[in-house]
Amino acid sequence: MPTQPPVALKPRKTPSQSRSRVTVDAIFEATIQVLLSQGMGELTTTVVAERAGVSVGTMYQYFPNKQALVYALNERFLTMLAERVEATCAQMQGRPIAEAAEALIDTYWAVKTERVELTQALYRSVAGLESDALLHAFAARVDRATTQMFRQASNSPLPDESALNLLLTTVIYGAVRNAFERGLDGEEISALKSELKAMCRAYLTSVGE
Amino acid sequence: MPTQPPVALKPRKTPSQSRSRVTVDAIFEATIQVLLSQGMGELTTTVVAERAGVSVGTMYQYFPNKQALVYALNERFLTMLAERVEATCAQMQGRPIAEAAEALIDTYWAVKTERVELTQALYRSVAGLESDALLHAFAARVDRATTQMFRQASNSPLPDESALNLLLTTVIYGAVRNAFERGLDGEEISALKSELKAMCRAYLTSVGE
Amino acid sequence: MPTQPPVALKPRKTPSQSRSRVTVDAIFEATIQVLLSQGMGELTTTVVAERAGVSVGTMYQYFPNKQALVYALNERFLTMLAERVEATCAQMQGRPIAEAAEALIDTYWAVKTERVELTQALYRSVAGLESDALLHAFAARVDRATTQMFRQASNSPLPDESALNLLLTTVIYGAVRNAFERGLDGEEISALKSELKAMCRAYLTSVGE
Amino acid sequence: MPTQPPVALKPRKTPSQSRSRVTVDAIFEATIQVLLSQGMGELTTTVVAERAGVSVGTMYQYFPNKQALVYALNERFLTMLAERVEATCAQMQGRPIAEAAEALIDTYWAVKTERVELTQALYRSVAGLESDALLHAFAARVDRATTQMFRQASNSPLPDESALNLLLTTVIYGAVRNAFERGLDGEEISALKSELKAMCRAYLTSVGE
DNA sequence: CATGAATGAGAGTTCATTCAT
DNA sequence: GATGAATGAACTCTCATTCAT
Repeated sequence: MPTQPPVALKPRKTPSQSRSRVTVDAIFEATIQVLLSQGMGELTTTVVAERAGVSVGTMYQYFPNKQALVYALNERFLTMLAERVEATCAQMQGRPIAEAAEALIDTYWAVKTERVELTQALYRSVAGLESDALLHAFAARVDRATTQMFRQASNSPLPDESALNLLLTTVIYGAVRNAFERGLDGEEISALKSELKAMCRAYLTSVGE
Repeated sequence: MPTQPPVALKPRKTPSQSRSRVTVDAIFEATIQVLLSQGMGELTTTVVAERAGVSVGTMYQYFPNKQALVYALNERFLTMLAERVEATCAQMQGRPIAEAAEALIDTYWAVKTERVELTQALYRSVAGLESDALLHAFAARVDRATTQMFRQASNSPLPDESALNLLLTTVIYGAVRNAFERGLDGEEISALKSELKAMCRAYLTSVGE
Repeated sequence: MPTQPPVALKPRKTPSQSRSRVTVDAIFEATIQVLLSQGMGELTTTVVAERAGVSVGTMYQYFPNKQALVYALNERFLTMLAERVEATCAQMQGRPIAEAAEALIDTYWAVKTERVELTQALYRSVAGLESDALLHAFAARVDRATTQMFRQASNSPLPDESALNLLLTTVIYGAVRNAFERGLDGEEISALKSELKAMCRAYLTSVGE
Repeated sequence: MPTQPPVALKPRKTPSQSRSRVTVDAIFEATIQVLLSQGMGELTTTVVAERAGVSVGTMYQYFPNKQALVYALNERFLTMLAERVEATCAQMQGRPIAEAAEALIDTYWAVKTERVELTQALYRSVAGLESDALLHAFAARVDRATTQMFRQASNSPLPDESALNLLLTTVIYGAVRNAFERGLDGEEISALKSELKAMCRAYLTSVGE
């Protein structure tokens, strides 16, 4: 159970009714738009509400404050990301470990590629938040999935799978993020991706014998 | 030539006189303290000036606006980091490439370790800024140094050194950053560091033969 | 004829049907609860409606606006108070004037004692209202009763009964209110009560000879 | 030492410099004007600042929030009132007790008469505040002065002076307040004043023998 | 040059009231 | 009639920036 953030950061009510769902989605979408076109500095409640076609009051019906909105948006994104990672892990169950690692790289890379600016913007938006709890919870969830994938790989590796998992995920997440933060062109970036895979393979081969 | 940021972000004058130097340093130090103890949200000009023992007016003598202060602080840090990387590169000139990579890891790791919270705080402070220019300039400078180091290594590698440099730096910077963002304990983190080195070594071996 | 308050302050309809009666009572009760536990600042329509177990819309069926609700609550309380004073006056008809005064003190004191916090809260709630009309109407009604009581006392007093009534009521209402506004303990307060009676008696004796 | 109110209610800095003094006075005066002409409901920070000829920001330089402003205004008034009562008490030192009581009535009556609407407005303004501490501190201060005056009267009274003080002050403060809350004309009100004095005299005579 | 009181645009947030369902 | 989501005007408060002293 992650520690509660100091101010309320979760939606006031679960958006279950279809009416609410639409409204909440519109607010999320508006937030993303503003985040992309203007940045965190220009993300004001008024602007978001306007963009979403609702009143500020309505926004506050669903989010107790501005922070909570940004927090929820990040949560939504991280949940999606976690689900995709989990799907990959399920699919790669029992396959050779190098292939598993490569699949993990592909998944992360794909998410980044799909919405480069958005992931960038979200990284920035979360910087001003009390978001450690959220990020740690996400990390824990994803780690659980990948650790299990690596443990149950066909060519079971070293005794300490959790250390292996830590290394691979740290390298993969870090490298992918860093790769996209540089403004590389298509060719460079795809070359980089293959080499990253090669590096993981090389390492796994070296420890696997 | 990096695009100019929309508002002036550089100090109005080079702090050459010793009086100014002291003042500017006090302001930087105060900014760091506030950033560490309160976070970016509480970083107000009044608070910084107070902490630095100067008046707001004086602060504006040296920094045209608040952004410029944060920008300059980051610039100062990145310059220091670049210098240390350059020093490492100079020192590793002509050594085997794997050793060079390890030295790069050690340098980055050392900087992070010395001031974990500060680097974290600076990452956050820069998130709200038009700082792409700064970061790209820094990346270019550091890349120049490392590329040269790798090119002139005793066991000169592949034809495309710049691709090799890209891979190694992306992996190293990304992984180091990611490693410190998780709240790992001393043992985990030092194990991680050796494995990261091992991974680089394994890769270089695999492509070097 | 008291001046009309600027916005409608009376319930839209007399709550004659038993259904309505129950609803209105629930709303009143909820208002009192909120007033006591949270104070006037937290008395919002949403909170009251929730506490009363009805929707805001329903509340607006019975009270055209928030002011009207508070106004009506005060009116209800003042009516009750007036009725008790009138009962006392009827009962004291023809008795010696000093006894009448003492009975008046007892009645006021009793009402205050029964619901100290409520009377206090009501005083506060009425402070932000255009309530002069209400309070004057109440004063006039009560004055009518007491004046008559004093006039028809067995030992009829001075020629100017209305001046006598003014003095006695002013002193009694003022003193009782002031007494309860200080946070006195049981002993002090009951001693104060007897002395207040003694004072009235002394005065009446002095003018009655 | 009175309990601290939950939110800061005292001015941020003592207005000692003459520049500040002027500003603070302008703000107080503006607050009074708004209170008198519009009432507590219309007392907004913007309106007060405008009326005072300063910016909102300046207001917040001297008062941490709106409550604090109203609180300080009441404090200022009560301090003045306390000083006048203390002056009266000093002057009446050693005089017969009935005269002392009459002087107390005169003092209170004078203050009320001088600024009827203001005292009314202040009563209302304080109703929405966490002002118990302030009022109790004021009551204690004034009680100290009057108790001493009664104790050292030439015709020293009953053994329990503090009970006597309680009765007299409760009756006087309560009655005076109540008298002015009714909208009496000049004749009625001066007649009432003499009778109030007469009543105190009668009581003191009755217990003094 | 240094100071820091003054500024005021603009941010986040609340809540009485309405009206489509 | 009852509901409660939606509204948006209005409020309090902040803080980067200026400029008279």
